[in-house]
Amino acid sequence: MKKTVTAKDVAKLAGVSQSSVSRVYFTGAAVSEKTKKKVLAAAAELGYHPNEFARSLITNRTKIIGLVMKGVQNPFYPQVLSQFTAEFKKWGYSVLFVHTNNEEIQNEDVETLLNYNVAGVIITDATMSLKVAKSFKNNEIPLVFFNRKIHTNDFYSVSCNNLNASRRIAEFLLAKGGTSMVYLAGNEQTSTSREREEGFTEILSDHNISYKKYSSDFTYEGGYHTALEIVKHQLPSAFFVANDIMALGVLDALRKKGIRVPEDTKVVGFDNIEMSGWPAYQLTTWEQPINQMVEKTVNYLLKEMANYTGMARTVEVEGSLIERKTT
Amino acid sequence: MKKTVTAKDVAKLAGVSQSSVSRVYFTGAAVSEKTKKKVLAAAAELGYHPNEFARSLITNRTKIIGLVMKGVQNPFYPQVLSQFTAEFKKWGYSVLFVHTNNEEIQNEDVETLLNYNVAGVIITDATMSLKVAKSFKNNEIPLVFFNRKIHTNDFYSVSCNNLNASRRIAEFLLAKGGTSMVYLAGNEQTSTSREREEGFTEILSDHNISYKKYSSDFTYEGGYHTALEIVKHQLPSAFFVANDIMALGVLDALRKKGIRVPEDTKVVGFDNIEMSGWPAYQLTTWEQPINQMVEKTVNYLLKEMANYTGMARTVEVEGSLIERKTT
DNA sequence: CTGAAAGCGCTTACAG
DNA sequence: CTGAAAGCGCTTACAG
Repeated sequence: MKKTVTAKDVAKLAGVSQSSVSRVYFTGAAVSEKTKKKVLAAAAELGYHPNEFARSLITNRTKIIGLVMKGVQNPFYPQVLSQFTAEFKKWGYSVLFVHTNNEEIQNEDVETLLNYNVAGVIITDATMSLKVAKSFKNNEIPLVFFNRKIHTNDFYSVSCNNLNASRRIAEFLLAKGGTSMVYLAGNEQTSTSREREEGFTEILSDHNISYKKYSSDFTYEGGYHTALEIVKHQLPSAFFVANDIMALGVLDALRKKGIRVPEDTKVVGFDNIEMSGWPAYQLTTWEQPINQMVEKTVNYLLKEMANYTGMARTVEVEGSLIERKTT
Repeated sequence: MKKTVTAKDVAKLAGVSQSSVSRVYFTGAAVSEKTKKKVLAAAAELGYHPNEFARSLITNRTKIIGLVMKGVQNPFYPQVLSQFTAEFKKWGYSVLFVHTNNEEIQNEDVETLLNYNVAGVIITDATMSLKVAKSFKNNEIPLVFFNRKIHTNDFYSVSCNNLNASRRIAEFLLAKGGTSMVYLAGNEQTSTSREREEGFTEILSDHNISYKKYSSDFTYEGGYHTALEIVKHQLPSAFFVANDIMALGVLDALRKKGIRVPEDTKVVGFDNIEMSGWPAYQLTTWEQPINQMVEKTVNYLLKEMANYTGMARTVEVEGSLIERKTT
């Protein structure tokens, strides 16, 4: 039998009421210094910790944020995870990590989030059906789509201004004198991949530059093998690759084929993950300002958790081009 | 006001008692098919989810595993995280992600774990003072040090057999005909780095091969800059680098200096992270069998959570050498 | 198999 | 500022 030390035990030892013990641990409650001292001494002696579950049960709110993530292989996401965790820690919130293997978040994961009555939810690179998203709305649990946009205007989303970023990438590549280009898509179901394509091809069309689209899956392997396929047929003057990890695969494929970058062709990625700056790659890319994106997400969630309104908005941050050696 | 749907609401609609509703959601309880049907229909209509907090309060056990992690930059750890999450999900456990920036787990994080009354704790690349570790013992919360050993025999730890692995790496390098070697340490406070050094240098000493030790910090940057420093003075016939991510830095530093691998010198890493197999690196390394390590950890935790004994053991798994192009 | 009731460890009006 | 008491949403003996 596990003997848990409760507020009652502490109260007994300290010679005060259980309510007073509770007040010591509840920020904002009124307790005298004297009582506080007695209670803390007794608590230290017994090794008391307020039970977060009992607390949550009575306040009907938790200090848990559900963070849903899929692509742990892409260094972008672990970084997002650690930044969220660090930021929420400042506010006393903990992160429940939900990992989906599937593209779409599974029912059992949704159950978990609902059962734990999480204070808020962040969806990163997974998708969520509108029906499921609505069930969070019904429970007044604020939800943010991070780095993904959603079709309807019913939810809050934070992402990079992909449209503008990819337009500027197209202009940048155009200025370098390209004549034929390739857009290498990630998972085409994602808004991320689609928007980056849209902005890029829009500018190219304006300038009558031919381009071809290939599809892959946002992974290194995908980038590598697709690039190998592509160069069998043609060598475009530049590749715009939907994210960095794929772009690294493209670079390695080109290197294997003896194709020099940036002399023979050019490559631009998206994300600015740490590895893109490594000497072996030196990838030109678009930096997503994770800090800002995290901050906007946390601020929204904090506000909604304090006072739920269900407010929806599509927030976009700009970011900037990081020019390195592949262009 | 948030209106939570409770078992009572469901009971009313279904025309049964609240206890019956409870029984439907508690696996193992006896309920008739008829009652179950009525309850599930009512629950679906109302959108009911059993409150995990109330449940935990009464059973005095949670389904939350605290996972403490520091080095999210090293791809080894995100992989560990996702494997643990996937494995525990099978058993109905969720993962509370605790990220420390500091080497040692901070007090507030310990508080969090204790407050949430987690069912078990996994410490990966962070350290934990014995005093703190004991407080988990006092609360009968099973604890595993993952990929780290602890000085005393009071705790369960799961790691690779670093001693044997590094001995075999030394022998392997010796067979390649090296005459002077370098061991590039990670954080020297870690058992991981120290053991890898010990096994490696033991064999070298036996064969009267000179070696030199340099210290770094288990990061890519650390490996890169330290290697640059090293080759200013000498070019050893081989580097044994305490983990892969540092070894990748070493390879990039050598490449920058025009030093050919494996012709001019050789490099061996440790972990076998995904990137080590990428064409740009093709690093020879020691594969840590994450699957086995995770499995042993989960099995132990599951057993202890069912029936706490406080059993301590140091478990080691073997792994194997992956020979690629850097040797 | 089912219901009424006690109780998990807290917070929070309510009096004083 | 403090204590006695109600109650959060469940599980679980206890009867029937």
